[in-house]
Amino acid sequence: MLEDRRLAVLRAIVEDYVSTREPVGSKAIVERHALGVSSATIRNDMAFLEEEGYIAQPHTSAGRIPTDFGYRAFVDRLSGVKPLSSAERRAISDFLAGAVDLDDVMARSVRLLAQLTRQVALVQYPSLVQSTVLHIELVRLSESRLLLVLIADTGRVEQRSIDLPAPMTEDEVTSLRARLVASAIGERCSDLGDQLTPLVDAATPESRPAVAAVVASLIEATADTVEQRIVLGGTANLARYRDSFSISLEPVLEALEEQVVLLRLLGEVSGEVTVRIGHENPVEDLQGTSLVATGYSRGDSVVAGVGVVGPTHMDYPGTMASVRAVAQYLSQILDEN
Amino acid sequence: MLEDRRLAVLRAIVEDYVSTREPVGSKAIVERHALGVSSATIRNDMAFLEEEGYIAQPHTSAGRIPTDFGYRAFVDRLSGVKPLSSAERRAISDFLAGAVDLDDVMARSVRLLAQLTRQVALVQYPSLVQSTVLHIELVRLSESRLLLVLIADTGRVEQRSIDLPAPMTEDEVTSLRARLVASAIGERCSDLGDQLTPLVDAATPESRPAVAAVVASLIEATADTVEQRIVLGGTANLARYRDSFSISLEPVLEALEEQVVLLRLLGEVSGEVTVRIGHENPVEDLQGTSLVATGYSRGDSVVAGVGVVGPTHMDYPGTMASVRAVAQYLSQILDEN
DNA sequence: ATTGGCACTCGGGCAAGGGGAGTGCCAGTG
DNA sequence: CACTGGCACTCCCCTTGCCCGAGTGCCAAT
Repeated sequence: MLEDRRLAVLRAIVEDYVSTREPVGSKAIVERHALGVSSATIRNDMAFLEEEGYIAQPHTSAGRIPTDFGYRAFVDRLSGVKPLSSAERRAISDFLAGAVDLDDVMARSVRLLAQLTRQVALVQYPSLVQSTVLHIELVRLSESRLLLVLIADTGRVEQRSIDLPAPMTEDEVTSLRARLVASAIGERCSDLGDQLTPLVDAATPESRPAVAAVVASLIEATADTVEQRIVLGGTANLARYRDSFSISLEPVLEALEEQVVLLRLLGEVSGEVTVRIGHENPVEDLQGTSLVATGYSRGDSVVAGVGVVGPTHMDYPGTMASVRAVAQYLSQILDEN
Repeated sequence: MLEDRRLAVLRAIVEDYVSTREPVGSKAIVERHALGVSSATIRNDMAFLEEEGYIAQPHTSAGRIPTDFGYRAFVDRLSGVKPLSSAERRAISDFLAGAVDLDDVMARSVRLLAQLTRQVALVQYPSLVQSTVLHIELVRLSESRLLLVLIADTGRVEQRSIDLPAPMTEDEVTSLRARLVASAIGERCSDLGDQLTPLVDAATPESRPAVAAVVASLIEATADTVEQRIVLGGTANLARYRDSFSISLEPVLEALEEQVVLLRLLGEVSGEVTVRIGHENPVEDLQGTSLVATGYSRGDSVVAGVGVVGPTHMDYPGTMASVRAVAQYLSQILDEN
């Protein structure tokens, strides 16, 4: 009974603080939540919660606000994932249904997620490493320049232009294309290196440098350092939380513009919804924010991440629900192709 | 002499206000600029300039700040385009040289421009309408699904997946591809409609629906309503100007997230550097900001725009120089391909 | 264990006051 | 006639002081 009530107090503080953004006092809790005890009792519980590090006081005569640790307890022990309304579900599927290509799917998703959560949304393109090759095309731009186009089963299209060490004729290009297609189609992009090196070895001495250049370019395009792409949207929502971030939002915006940083954020997603609260965050400039992220998949393997960055005092259950729903729809769309 | 000095005073006010962001008083002008007259004379000139609408007083006992009209006069009559240092020029070419494909060029440009100007940068993808077709590829995803890939000479690659009305065999796809390639390569994307309708008419009755679907998709992909893409970067720089915008920066950020808005901004660029100051701006939410934009070209035709959005009290000469320089390098890169 | 009561603390809002920056005007000067 | 120095005036803004109230911690009582 005792432990239960203290948790209930913590929940009340988190919920009230999230909705009002003002420190929560003992009296306010008694008024807004039917706990059946007096404010004095709440005060005792609050003193305990503060001692344990769940909540803190901005200054002596103010109410309490949750600490990162308090939010963590809330997320782990007090909140489920709020189910979405059917209207929301329909909005999601309607919104994503009209997409014409992968770029469009990504752009729409990020926009949708930003709208649903009113926060900054991140969506990662399906990882090439997790994709298989659907098609490879070589286009001859000039005597000694080729355009290489790689199409993956996840819908990603990568292109590279290649300066050849020596001119190639149209026939040579056609022949090389056929060999590439034969060796690569259906293979995992991450296996391309192994699959294609035999081609270089088998090439005639004259054509070998050119083949090597093309294969190198192909491998470079699928190298996991380069191939990651993340789109973000809804940065305008940050401005609404201007004073929520301890300092200013400039470093936050800056961090969010760094692809590398975003990759670190979404790097280790799984099928579950992950929450990183405040200082739990690996990126220093984002330690005043929380991240809610999960992965979406094609077939059985997680191919990329999707998530949301917002103030630590966000509506975790609602945000988690939106993120999960968008990820599910993304998986569905990917599987349809 | 008289008119000259008044212009000099205006210039002094603009320059000082841009660098200090504080209202400029008559005394400050005498101290910082060698105009050879006393502060009383400056005051008379300022009264005149205020009457004519070039400058304004935030409140009675403050210095003056330039109005939009004043900035306009400054840009038109008082400032050239500041030449870039050779270090800056080298930085630009180094930065853009490493790009591996068009996406990369766009991403690097926007980042570069944001860094150079410390403002929000916009870069538009080369317009398909202004491009010619370099290659068309059809990939058979399944019996009744095709992936259409269009490669333009500007480096743009567009993709669409197509649900066929009836299954097609691999041979049929190959044949259709050949016909498309024959009719479309080298043509302007904007002419694709005219070029390809004969193909539909010439098709056998059985294959006609499929051919029509493919052609329609191709035309849709090059329709100028859809085909425009703009990337933006450096939004973090907005936060630095937080209090520069009359109200808050939320509406500004929101406006910048709207592709449609950005298109209106960059819609009518030419080879010249264009400046829109404050209320001259067509977009209401951006009337507290200025836009500095220009076009870049492939060959002789302007294919897209590039620009910068910032506070009205920006360093116009410097910004104009950076925008122009980036546009020049973009043109150069495009011509090399 | 819970409660009502009470003294205490401290932040924020409001008013008053002074300093200072900047102006407009005017009479005086080369 | 254009320019200058001087002067009175205005008004922003910073500082100071004050009060109010919300919220707390503690304690004695149940």
